[in-house]
Amino acid sequence: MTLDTFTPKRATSFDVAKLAGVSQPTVSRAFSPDAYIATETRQRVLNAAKELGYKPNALARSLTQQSTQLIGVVMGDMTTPFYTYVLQVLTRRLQEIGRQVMLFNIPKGDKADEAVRQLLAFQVEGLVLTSTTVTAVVADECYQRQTPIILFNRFVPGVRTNGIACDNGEGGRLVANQLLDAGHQRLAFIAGLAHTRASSQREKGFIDRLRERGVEDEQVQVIQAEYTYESGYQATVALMDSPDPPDAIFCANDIMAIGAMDAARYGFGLRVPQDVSIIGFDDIPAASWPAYQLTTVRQPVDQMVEAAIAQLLAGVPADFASGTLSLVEGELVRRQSARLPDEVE
Amino acid sequence: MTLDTFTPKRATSFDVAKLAGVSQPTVSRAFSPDAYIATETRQRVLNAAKELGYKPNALARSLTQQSTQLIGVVMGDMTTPFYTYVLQVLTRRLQEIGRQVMLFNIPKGDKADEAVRQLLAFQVEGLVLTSTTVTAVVADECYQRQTPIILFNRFVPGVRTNGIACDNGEGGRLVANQLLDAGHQRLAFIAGLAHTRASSQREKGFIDRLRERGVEDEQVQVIQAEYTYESGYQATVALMDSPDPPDAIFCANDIMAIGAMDAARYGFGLRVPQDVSIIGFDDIPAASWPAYQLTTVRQPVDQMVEAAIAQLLAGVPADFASGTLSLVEGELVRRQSARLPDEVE
DNA sequence: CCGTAAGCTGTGAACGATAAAAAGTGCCTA
DNA sequence: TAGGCACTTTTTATCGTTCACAGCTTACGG
Repeated sequence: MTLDTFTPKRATSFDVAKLAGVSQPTVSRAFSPDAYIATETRQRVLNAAKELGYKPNALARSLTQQSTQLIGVVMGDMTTPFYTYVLQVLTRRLQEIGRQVMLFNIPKGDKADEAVRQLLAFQVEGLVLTSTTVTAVVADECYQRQTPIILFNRFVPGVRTNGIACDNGEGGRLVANQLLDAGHQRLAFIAGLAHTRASSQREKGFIDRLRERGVEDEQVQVIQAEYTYESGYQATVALMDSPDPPDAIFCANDIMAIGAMDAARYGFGLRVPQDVSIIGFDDIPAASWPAYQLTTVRQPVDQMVEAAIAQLLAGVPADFASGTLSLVEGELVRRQSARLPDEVE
Repeated sequence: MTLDTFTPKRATSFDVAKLAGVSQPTVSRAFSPDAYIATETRQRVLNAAKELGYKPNALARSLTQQSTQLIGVVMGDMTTPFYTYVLQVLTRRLQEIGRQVMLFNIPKGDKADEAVRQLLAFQVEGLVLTSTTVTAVVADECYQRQTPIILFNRFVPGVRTNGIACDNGEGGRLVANQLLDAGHQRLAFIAGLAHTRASSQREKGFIDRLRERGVEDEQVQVIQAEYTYESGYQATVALMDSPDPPDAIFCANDIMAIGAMDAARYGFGLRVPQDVSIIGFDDIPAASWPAYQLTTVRQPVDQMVEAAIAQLLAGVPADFASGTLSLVEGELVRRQSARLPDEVE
């Protein structure tokens, strides 16, 4: 079939109805799988539809059905490998359950408020925010419309949003154990963005466990960075230039850990892990590259996405007062960037 | 204001109209910036709207205005750093010009047909596909609805889709010149996915220039891989295990080049670039990490995105027969992974 | 031969907005 | 005092669907 006649307007169900010699709602029925319609009629309608290149208008359908199947996703940072992977898994899973994704990307550090408002206007049926948060005002707007809003890898207590996160505190404790078991004495933590809960929880778990096991405060340095390769590199330079450089560094994420390894090796000629052990968090693809072989705490992204989707589908309870945080356990992946306990013996 | 009364249905313009004591279209006017409405009335309406938590329904608006401001984006691979960056830049730019992004992610190697159909149902006003293509049938469906469809970094001649790409052939030639100028004799090319035009154009430009400058065919090896770190690593192992291993490798993208460097260094104890030069394509963030310092052909993503958006906005000409490919020039970024001409002297 | 229950299909009213046309205001001029 | 104009608002129609309901066939039992 050729497109000989130029169609200025796209075909609607009326056009199809006329061509098939039926009423317009019958066209609608032909496209709904379990509608009361004779197979012969349906076939005739579908043929007519094909001839005209007709496709039901999902917007109009959403309007009458009062359901859009749209999910809004707002990403703060999306070039970080970890979040890239999250976006991919999340998008795929949502597609599998018949949802469409509307994506927003906002500048680093910004609140998602404006993006969320725009998405609400499109009648999204749920929101997932990664590496960003919203103000209580916008969270309340979502609540009023009964639109669930889920913070992925974040959590803000007292606001009407649910959170999904890895058990960051436990992750920090695992790392502390690993480093102490390997006999490290002078430790450092490179923190991610200052205000993020994930970073401070990792730090807290790490430090708490160190203290529990008798490490003195002066044996531990903490330095602020911002989750990027460059900031990890810089922070490590600063640590190594300090009067008492550490022999083990725990970084709040893998990208910083990789920056740290490069700084140690290429900036100071150090060997990893012989001279300094480095541990990250996330387990991004580059962590397993031979150049790095990074020991890290793996975040179970698939499980976290599953949990997020479950919360989306669960909807918002009518008496939703303040959100809850669901934790998923991480796992310490031992590669070559940190000394193992037996190597110290 | 507290949410004392539980509202089962979200407020519509009727509710706001009633509360403000005006007619329903007046509410609509209050929300359109340049409508004929008394400032006092607008204020009253906006107050009422705020009280009810009213937001105009973008779906209903799209229906009457016959314009949705939606752009569909379909990504084949989105974990590759290059495409991640493309997605980020594209998303941001579209937001800046008031468009919304509907995102689809499809399994590697699949055609985007089904995704495009679903997006068309949502009345998207344009489509951008990266690392995937569509069949001619679906391209024609888009054409019939006058929906522009743009292949980013791909091109299929004879199908009604426009393409945007880096001048891959020229990129290949730049690399050939660089390697020959540095005195390399035994060359290799690690190809990306077999059927992709980008990879074969890079290969063609590379090989053509080598021949032009008198390199014999037996001096050049070509090996197939699939754009991933692992495949680049494997391909390099194969090359180095061959009877006549190359002293310079050009990889169809950066991730493979990084895999190649790791293979050369950690698999064979070779020094880069003293023992082997390695050049990539894309210029992803990791290319500039100290561990790699990869010489590569930078794809000008910002320009490419700009070109894609220009094509989206230009719309589809009524007599669109077969698409055109717009080329953007890449740039050779010289870092440390390939010998420089003067080093050979 | 008619009532009745299936089995389909058509009619009219939503859905929530915008666009165009019609209708009030108030004020000024002839 | 009527007519006209500038503003502003209401009325009516429309976008492309789906839903509830009414209505038309046909087949079958009584």
